[in-house]
Amino acid sequence: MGATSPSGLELTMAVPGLSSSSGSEGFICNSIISNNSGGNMRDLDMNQPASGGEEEDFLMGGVEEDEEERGAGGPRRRKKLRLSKEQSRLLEESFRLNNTLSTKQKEALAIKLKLQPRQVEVWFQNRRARTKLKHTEMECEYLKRCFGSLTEENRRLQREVEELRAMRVAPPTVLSPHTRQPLPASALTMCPRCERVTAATGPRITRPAASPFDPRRPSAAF
DNA sequence: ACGGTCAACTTGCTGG
DNA sequence: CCAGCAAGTTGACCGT
Repeated sequence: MGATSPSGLELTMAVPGLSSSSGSEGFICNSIISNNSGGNMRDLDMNQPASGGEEEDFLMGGVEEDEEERGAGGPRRRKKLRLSKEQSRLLEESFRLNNTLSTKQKEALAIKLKLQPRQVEVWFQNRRARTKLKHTEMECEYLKRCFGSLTEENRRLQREVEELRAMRVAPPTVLSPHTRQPLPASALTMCPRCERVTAATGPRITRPAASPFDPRRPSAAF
């Protein structure tokens, strides 16, 4: 794992692609921070080749401390990579165009971003997961609001039922708008909104609007 | 100190 | 069998 890539990448981050599925062999240099002035990761873009001759110095230091931090045969701590603004921007851009990548696209993007294809793959996997989570949270909020308004509606209707029960009145007589004669009970229907008896020719029962997150909802509605 | 974020990892499943 | 994915987890880093 001491080999240097053209970009110096392998020395500054884990390369899971080379670690096989065992996972425990993919961790490498941990010590960039301690070798970097101030020890602040934010100051260092781990994926950009350092300008001038600085790159080699900082890479060499990393290898040494890696030995130190990795206990005797124990698990190695991985260093968290922070993608640069530009890398994030390009990843987001390609995600917007396509939220999955073919092998070719992945490799091309990796070269463009000076990352390992595995890192691009992981980024897309995590990005899809974040998108789904966000979507789920939005749906949860929507359903909560639905629940709130339906609860309120239910309370209101129950109050109305109680009021009507208290009044103990006979069902109202509804006249036909055409003949002005009383309609038979079978011709009557209940208005779902106000629960007042109307003629069957009255307003139709309307269903609540579909959730904007309902997968059955036509996509054109978006 | 602690919680949030997110890159990287493991595990299990599926399609080719 | 293998590659690719989703889901879940881990752990480094950061802001408060």
